Amino acid sequence: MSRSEPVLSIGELAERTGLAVPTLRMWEDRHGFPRPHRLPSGHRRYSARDGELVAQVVRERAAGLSLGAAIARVQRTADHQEPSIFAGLGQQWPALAPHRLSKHAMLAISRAIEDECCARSGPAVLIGAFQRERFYRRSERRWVELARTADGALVFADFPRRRSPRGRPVELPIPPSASLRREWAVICDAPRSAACLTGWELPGQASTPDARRAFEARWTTHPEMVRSATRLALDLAAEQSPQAAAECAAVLDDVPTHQADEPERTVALTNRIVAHLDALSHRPRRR
Amino acid sequence: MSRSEPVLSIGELAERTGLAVPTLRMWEDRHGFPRPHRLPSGHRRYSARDGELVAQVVRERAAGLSLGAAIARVQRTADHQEPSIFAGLGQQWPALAPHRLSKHAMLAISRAIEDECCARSGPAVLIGAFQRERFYRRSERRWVELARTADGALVFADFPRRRSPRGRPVELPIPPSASLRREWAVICDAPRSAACLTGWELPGQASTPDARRAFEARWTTHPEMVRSATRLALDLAAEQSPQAAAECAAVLDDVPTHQADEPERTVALTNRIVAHLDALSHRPRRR
DNA sequence: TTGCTCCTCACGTCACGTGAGGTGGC
DNA sequence: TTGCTCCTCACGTCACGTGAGGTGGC
Repeated sequence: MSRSEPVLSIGELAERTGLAVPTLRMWEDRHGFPRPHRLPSGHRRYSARDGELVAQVVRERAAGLSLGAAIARVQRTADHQEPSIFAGLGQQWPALAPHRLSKHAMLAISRAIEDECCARSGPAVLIGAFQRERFYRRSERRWVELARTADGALVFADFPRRRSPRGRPVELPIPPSASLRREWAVICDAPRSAACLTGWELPGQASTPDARRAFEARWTTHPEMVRSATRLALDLAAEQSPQAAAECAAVLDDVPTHQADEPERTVALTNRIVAHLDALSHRPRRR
Repeated sequence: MSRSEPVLSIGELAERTGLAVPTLRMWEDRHGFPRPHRLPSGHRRYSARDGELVAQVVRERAAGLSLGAAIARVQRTADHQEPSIFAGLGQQWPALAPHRLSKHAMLAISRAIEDECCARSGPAVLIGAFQRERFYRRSERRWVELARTADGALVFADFPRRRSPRGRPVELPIPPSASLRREWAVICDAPRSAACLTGWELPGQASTPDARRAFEARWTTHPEMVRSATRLALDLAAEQSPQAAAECAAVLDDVPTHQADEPERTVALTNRIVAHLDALSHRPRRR
């Protein structure tokens, strides 16, 4: 997990987390968290990661934990947080259970999220993780289309080098040892179109035919959960391209997450998923 | 999960849970929990299960939950608690992770717990779950020996009928549909000798040779966790024999759980396990 | 200069537990 | 009769947040 630069003032952190400025000072006084860098003048400066951890504490408190217990728990899990969107999402939202999905189901949900993202309006950040470059190349036309209207688009895969083609998704190589290399992710963080799917292939399927490979996955349309996935992905992106990650992070300030998730939106997404599954079952294709 | 009879006065419940009497009244006033039966005079009467749930709330509070959140969580999980020692233990103690163990390891740990139990002094409750009667018959001599010095000894298996042979473990049949039928359990609840092992066979091993069957198991020497296992088992026992369960429950009042778990005790148990594993690897035997 | 941030001191509210005080049933 | 239980009312403590009030840096 990257340690992002301390750039946020206490007022900016307060706005991002929904807390009052004196409350953040009080947490620091009484619990030593969050502990910001200090300018020579004494002014506090927080990192984006501090913001994620504070948001995590807010969630734990909403679940009924005392402030001290919430901070202790978040700091404990943050210490050994895996550099994985799938795993990190599970740590931050225990209620978001993993499901076993076929490759067909993964494809159908991915396409459905992309469709919804196309149909959206307003600011958007779009992130994909493709394991292999060739998987991305097969979907590239779609993604270029999506990136045209998004304010930030990033794609992870085993690219040979980093590229930032104008008007197209930024291509970020994944180090060979990174666990992100095993992950499949599609994240659309946009107002009223938020959705994400993350998962990884279950191990021990070397001899399984491609079409029947099984994945363990989490997916959701809950705006706050999607935001967590986005932040986790941007943390990973910052290791390759701090600038691209920062640009996307700036967009997020304009995408609210506090609105309630709308059931009819999930129904619409489900309908798209069903349609894609139906199509796939008639003419199977490889990702 | 059985609904045991409401027999405890508020003073008895307070002693069992370590709470003050006015605190229990306060919980009921402000949160509607625990809600006891009432005698015509108005006096409260609680069930043993109420005691378990209150103890569970105490644990959640120790983990940092507010009283209201702790009660809500315990009531939610209690509603769909599985009639299984293994599963119930996992619900009540999330930190007690399951491990995948070979049948050899299960046997070695079981034998080690039985050894420790033999070496103990003071009051003891002893419980076994054997899946098949023939597994129990193979160990019966050991268990009769153990039961001689224990104050309560119960054994679950697919017995044709319930028996209470004098000076021997009470034999409790498991209904064919019960999930307990798949479980393996050895519980020794005694001062300074507390230990338990519970597990079940992983499904889909019909074609696996007996010696290589794999189990998913939890085991511990933590006195409070062992007590939870005992209570879960006694709840299940009460369905077959309320009297035997009540007699064992009465013994537990004399077995303290508040003492710290002693590391050297776990080391001693581990040494026994290693010795048994070593012996098993030289002359494999069936349970 | 404006708005932000620094700090300290203090208060307000709420959750939670306990204690007093008088009563009737086990 | 003794100890337990009933109930109500009230208080005490602690966790947590907020507000005032005066200051200096962005």
